[in-house]
Amino acid sequence: MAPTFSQLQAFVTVARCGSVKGAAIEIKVSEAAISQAIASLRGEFDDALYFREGRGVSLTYRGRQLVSMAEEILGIAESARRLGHEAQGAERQLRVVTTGTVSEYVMSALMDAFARRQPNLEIQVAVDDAATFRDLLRMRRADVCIGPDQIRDFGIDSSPFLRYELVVVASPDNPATGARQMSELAGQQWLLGPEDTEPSSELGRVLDHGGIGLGDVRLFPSHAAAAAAVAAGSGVTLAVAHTINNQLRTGTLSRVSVAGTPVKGIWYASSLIGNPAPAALALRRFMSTPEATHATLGGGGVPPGRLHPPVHVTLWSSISGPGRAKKG
Amino acid sequence: MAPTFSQLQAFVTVARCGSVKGAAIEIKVSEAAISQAIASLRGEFDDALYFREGRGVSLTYRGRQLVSMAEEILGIAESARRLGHEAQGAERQLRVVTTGTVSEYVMSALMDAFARRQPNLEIQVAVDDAATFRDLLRMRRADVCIGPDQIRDFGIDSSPFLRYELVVVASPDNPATGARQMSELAGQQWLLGPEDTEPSSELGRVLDHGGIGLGDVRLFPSHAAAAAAVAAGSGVTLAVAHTINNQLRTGTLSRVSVAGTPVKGIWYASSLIGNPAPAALALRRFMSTPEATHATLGGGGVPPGRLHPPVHVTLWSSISGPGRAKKG
DNA sequence: AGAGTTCTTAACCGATGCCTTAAGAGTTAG
DNA sequence: CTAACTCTTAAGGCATCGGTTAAGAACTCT
Repeated sequence: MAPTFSQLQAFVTVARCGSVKGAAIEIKVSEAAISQAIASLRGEFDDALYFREGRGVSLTYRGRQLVSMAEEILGIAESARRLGHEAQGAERQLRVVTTGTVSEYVMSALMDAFARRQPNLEIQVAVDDAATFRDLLRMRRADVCIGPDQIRDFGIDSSPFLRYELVVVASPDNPATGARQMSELAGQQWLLGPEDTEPSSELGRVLDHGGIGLGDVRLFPSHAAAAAAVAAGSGVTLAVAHTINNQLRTGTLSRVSVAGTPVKGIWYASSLIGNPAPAALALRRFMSTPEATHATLGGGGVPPGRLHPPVHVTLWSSISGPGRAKKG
Repeated sequence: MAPTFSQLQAFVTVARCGSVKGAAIEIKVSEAAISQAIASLRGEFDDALYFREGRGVSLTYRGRQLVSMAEEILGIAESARRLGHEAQGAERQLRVVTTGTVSEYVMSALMDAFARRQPNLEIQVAVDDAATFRDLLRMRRADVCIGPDQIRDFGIDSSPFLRYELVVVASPDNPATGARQMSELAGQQWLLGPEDTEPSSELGRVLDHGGIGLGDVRLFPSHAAAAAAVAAGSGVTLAVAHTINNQLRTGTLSRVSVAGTPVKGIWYASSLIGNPAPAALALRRFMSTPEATHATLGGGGVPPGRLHPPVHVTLWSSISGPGRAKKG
């Protein structure tokens, strides 16, 4: 009655290979074994999971729904298994989760500098809501989290990594530049990064506090894009100060000296105390060096090759729906 | 060898009830059955999951790790099972895959405009290499792909969506602004977006063709960030022309009129002909309207709420390692 | 210490998972 | 049309899961 891990494995392999035969070869069993495994899965859902097409098979809608869930299940199961035989693999793995803002501004430089010192490390970076960091660490789904909150919790060590300041900026042409109170920005449109309306994000909490309604907000795919749009003349944005020094210097953007700004914040790095991954300790140590700070504030890009910036998705990310579609 | 769903179920029930007996009563089996199930789980992790304490048992640290993973697995499995009995789903789903460049420049505006017309649609956007689009469509893992290549393949319909031009830009201060040949840019550093060194990406193929070595390239988390860094004075970049009109107009950036530029390209939308998702047809139709083009070229951000820009990951994305880590 | 409770282990059994080989059915390609 | 390829079904075997009962070990409480 209950599906089986090996059935799910067979199915995701078929999905990935696009053929039963390919999956059979990869798993090193007969094609019949694969076919049967999926037949019994199909019984569960009393609906076809795929159909023959060309030289292989194609997934049905139902099949695609199932495959992404199956992949998630197998992924968790795999990390659970790794948990057990911690000796192997764990040493060379490092999973870092950050907020979107940290990811955009500091992660590529930081991880490039770190990876240069730890050549054999398999580093993975993901973005999630800061509110989930505590659980991600507890559940061992992340080794290190970097975000705007100090996690005060037994068993978790959370220490300051980098100070940042948020400033309101506008185009020099924008009359709003003269504003001295938030209330004077009432008519302005706020141009923001993707997650800046989340109340747990760095900018989100400031906007909440300042009472910015969501009606006059527009989101851009990155903070850099939002800043560019502001520079083009419309609206205002909240920016991490050190990332826009050049624009301020060249007069592309102007700071709006609103009361209460700059808003100071600190990014904290957090990891488990109990038995942390060795690589987590190494990263935490590295992050406390001036070298790390320097690399991070440098603001430049990183050389290609060993580093793929972490903005690209492995799996589906939900962008619509009634609320925020949570995984699981 | 492999753990089993019912073993996991037994374990989380024990964890919840705090006793083997309680779990046995709840699941309606003998205590021995529970005990054995957990014994074989324990074999997996060769470590104790709980210990006797008082009238029942208490989880060890390892046990707590496992129980949260197990709960997550069972939760997903449960919703997968429900999926099977619900007729809904297929009709309301749309999965779009694009290149990173398309994602950054056109997707949020396009999908926002589209979602506004299709309120009940669950839209998902992901980024992948254009080379995989054909397979993603064939495998039904994507409903629509948008990228720089027309997919000429039986069963796939691929039509032009939007023309774009790539231009070389530099800071007005940069002497390279006067260059008229690629060779004159030899000493310049190229500041690029994350995936622009991939040979299958829009910019990657241009750079390959122009013979730009990878030695003088630096990557940024987004094209907008790279353009901002170029505006700050260092290096040159390739940009999609219409996205930097403002910077050109205000003199933040200058076009470098290198021979062979602007490089013209077309983004194509592709989907299956056979039995496409209904939503895929709707999107393709929408994309052929002037409205879609207008929304896309508008260049503004999108209102918050129904659209979360697709840059954030649900799961791990690999950023390091020998090559590009593909999902397993 | 002893009675009562609770967890574990052992021995056993039926059902099912998972693999094989072999044959058949459905597609593709020449 | 034929040959090659691929997926499915059938039949059979071994291993393991998931359950039982029964006995024993570990702990609590009086």
